[in-house]
Amino acid sequence: MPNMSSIKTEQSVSPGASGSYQLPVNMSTPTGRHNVSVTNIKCELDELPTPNGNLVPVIANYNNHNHNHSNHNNHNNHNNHNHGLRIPLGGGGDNKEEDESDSEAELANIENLKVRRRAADKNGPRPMSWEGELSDAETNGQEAPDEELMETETVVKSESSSAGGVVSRQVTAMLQPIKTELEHIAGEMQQRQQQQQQQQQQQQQQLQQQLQSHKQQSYKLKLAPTQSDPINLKYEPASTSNSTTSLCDRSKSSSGGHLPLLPANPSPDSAIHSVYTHSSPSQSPLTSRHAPYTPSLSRNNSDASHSSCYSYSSEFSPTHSPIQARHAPPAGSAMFSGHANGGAGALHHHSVLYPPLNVDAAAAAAAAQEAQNLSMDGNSSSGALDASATLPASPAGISRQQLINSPCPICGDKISGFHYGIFSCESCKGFFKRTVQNRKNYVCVRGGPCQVSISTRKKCPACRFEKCLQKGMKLEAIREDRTRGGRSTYQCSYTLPNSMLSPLLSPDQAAAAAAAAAVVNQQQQQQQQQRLQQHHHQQQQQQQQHQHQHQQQHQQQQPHAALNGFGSGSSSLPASPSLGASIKTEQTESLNHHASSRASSIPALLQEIMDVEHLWQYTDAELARINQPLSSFASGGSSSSASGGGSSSAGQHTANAQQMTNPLLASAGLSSNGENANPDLIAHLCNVADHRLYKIVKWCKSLPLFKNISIDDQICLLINSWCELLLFSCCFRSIDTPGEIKMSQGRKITLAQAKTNGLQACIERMLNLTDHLRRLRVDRYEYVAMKVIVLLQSDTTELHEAVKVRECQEKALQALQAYTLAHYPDTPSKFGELLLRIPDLQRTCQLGKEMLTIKTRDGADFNLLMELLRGEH
DNA sequence: ATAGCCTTGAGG
DNA sequence: CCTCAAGGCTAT
Repeated sequence: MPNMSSIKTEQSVSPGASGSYQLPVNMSTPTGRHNVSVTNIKCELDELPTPNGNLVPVIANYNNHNHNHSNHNNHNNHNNHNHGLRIPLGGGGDNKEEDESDSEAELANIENLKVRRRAADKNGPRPMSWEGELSDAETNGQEAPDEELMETETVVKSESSSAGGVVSRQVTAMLQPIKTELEHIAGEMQQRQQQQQQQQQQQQQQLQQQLQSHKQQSYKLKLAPTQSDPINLKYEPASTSNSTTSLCDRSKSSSGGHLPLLPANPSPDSAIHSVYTHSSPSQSPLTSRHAPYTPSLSRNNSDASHSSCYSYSSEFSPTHSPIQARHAPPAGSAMFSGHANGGAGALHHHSVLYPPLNVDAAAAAAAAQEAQNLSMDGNSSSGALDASATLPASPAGISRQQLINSPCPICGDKISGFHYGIFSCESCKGFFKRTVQNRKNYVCVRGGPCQVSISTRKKCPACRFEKCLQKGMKLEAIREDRTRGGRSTYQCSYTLPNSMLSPLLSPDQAAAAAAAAAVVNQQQQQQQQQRLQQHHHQQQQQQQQHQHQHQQQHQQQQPHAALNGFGSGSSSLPASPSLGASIKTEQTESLNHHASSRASSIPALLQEIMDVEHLWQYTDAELARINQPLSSFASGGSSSSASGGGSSSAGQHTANAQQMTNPLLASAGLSSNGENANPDLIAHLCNVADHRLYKIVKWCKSLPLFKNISIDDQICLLINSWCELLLFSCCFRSIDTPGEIKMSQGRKITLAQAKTNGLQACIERMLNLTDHLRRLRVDRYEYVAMKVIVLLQSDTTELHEAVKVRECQEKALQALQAYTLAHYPDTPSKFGELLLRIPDLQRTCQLGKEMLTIKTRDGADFNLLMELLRGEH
């Protein structure tokens, strides 16, 4: 239905049905513009509303995965130690690629972690947390990396499977191996070990605490805060107040239970800062909102501002369904885009964790964002808000007051505050709200961009709305459930006036910013186009549906609420995520059915899972940050660069090569390294370790199905499956490289190489599993679904609510089945075949653990394990 | 429909 | 208790 005109109806299309929200406003139509002046009609535009070049959505996505681009906007947060994040400008990319790059970074990080761990041990207990645990394992991994993984997992698994211990015990068990390794490695440090034990205990406690309340995290580690609330940290130099988002926290506070994983959004101020910083204000929008959980999905708990994040772009947000609907993007690129942008949480920590970037870089990044955000030519808005909040790194500290005093980027009226992602006036705020809530589809009579000013803003709502979007207003900021008060979490973009920006940057910085902005803009445009297309597609579907109804109902008009998304969407959102997912799925399927678009029939639950997939991966920015510190600290700066995301391409390093390049690794002696390690480096490593674990936990917590599972059970499930998850991700990542297993980005291991490490059997199984995945042509949706299914394996007696877990797993199974049947009707057995790989996976893990354990005893190097650990998790 | 003002409520 | 962003109310 190229013809939008036909579609246009006052009854705007309701996005809700499909789960994706329709943009209320102008859609671009291939056909061309239709100049129909009707309110509630769509305004068609030839082009998608592309964000202003100036508009840079500063989003707090950490997860942006696509950071393939080297543009990083790094930012420095001096105060917090948070260091600027790079803003991944890249658009969605292949996850695989991303993963790989991430992996490298991870590797580097891991290495660093090890060192740091050692050092930490010597120096004293380090903060414990889940991440810490993992990190420990990882850390150890270096020296006995493999061993760590293996042992840990083995222990854990066996226990869990045997129902041997409580979760805490399991955790302890996991830690224990690590301890052993450490001892082995740094035999001299018994004290350290003791400390570690204590730490482990503490970690357990912390883990629990984290799960229960993120705030507690802040004290754990200096890093901790970062993790939890990377964004906040960035924004708030003080860092003390970080709201760490522990997995559970937020959920509780907010609506009851969602998973909290998302970091709190920075306050607007923060957001602004973030801009400078590069981190985007918004939290991980996806997470939060998509997240599956929240009963009141619509409501974002964190402020946009809080959400800080690194942004990438707003693309993200828009992509998502507006109204906080979680659905994601359409298949294909859309899903990836999510990853790319995405993000949420993944990066957060990094900012804190990583040392500050170059000021220039940070400035450039900020500039880029700003540039994007620039909305009004001279005015604008956004910027740094509070002086207090101002990031140290921020080139200029534009005060919030200053921003508020500037004109509304949309109409030029007085800015009343930060609304829906940008600083705008009250009228535009209200206009945007009405338009979205009432699902208005305005159509520009002129068919072109009309001027929007105080005096003319009432004349063309279509163009006004379009401008709202262009300037960065986020559809997702509108609450589906219309909940009042509280904080929202969505990715925000702040607009910064060019005028304000330019003075802050040096010519070089400005140039860099411009380049970055160009990239971002391009990406944004692409994303926006995707969004619009998606929107358009939805509208078409809706239209069809609508017509269908008409036929059946005799001209009966669609109920406003029912068909027009908003109401229906919100109403359809069930308190329970799963329920919501199912409903959405039905809707989607229904739409698809009408539209006969099988391709778009992705179960809502599956899409939600996909939406949080980015949490698994490290973004280039993250990696870069992680590495960056190392380079600075380590004598061998090359190592960092090598491992850096940018260098990922170089990948293919062998473990040995890595050691060669990475001084940290090369220096095997924990004692030596640890002893001499720079305190900062150590801290950095600790942070990395924490970060890694945090990521995993975050991912789990962000999973739609995980929400209703008790914390204890969540922990139990994590402990039971993390090895499988890691291995599986490695195998999936290796689909394109027959005969090789990509342990991490760029690092591959062949069977022959594995023999030297004594891991031949394990690698062989992994290769076998990979071959199966390749044969089955497992796609990304199936992959993520399988991970969830593996995670939710309830074959442990330690689960308190095994039934519930089982039910959740069934939902995931159903989603996977529905997906495979819909997308691969020619191979109805695919679903079953996929599930048959799980036992293989489990056996492989078991074997791997055993081998690593043996290896460790033999004193073999654990690089392989490290690689595994580094993997995308 | 608009837009100014009020209420709400999470987070600090 | 304060901030502030989101929704609600209502005169225009």
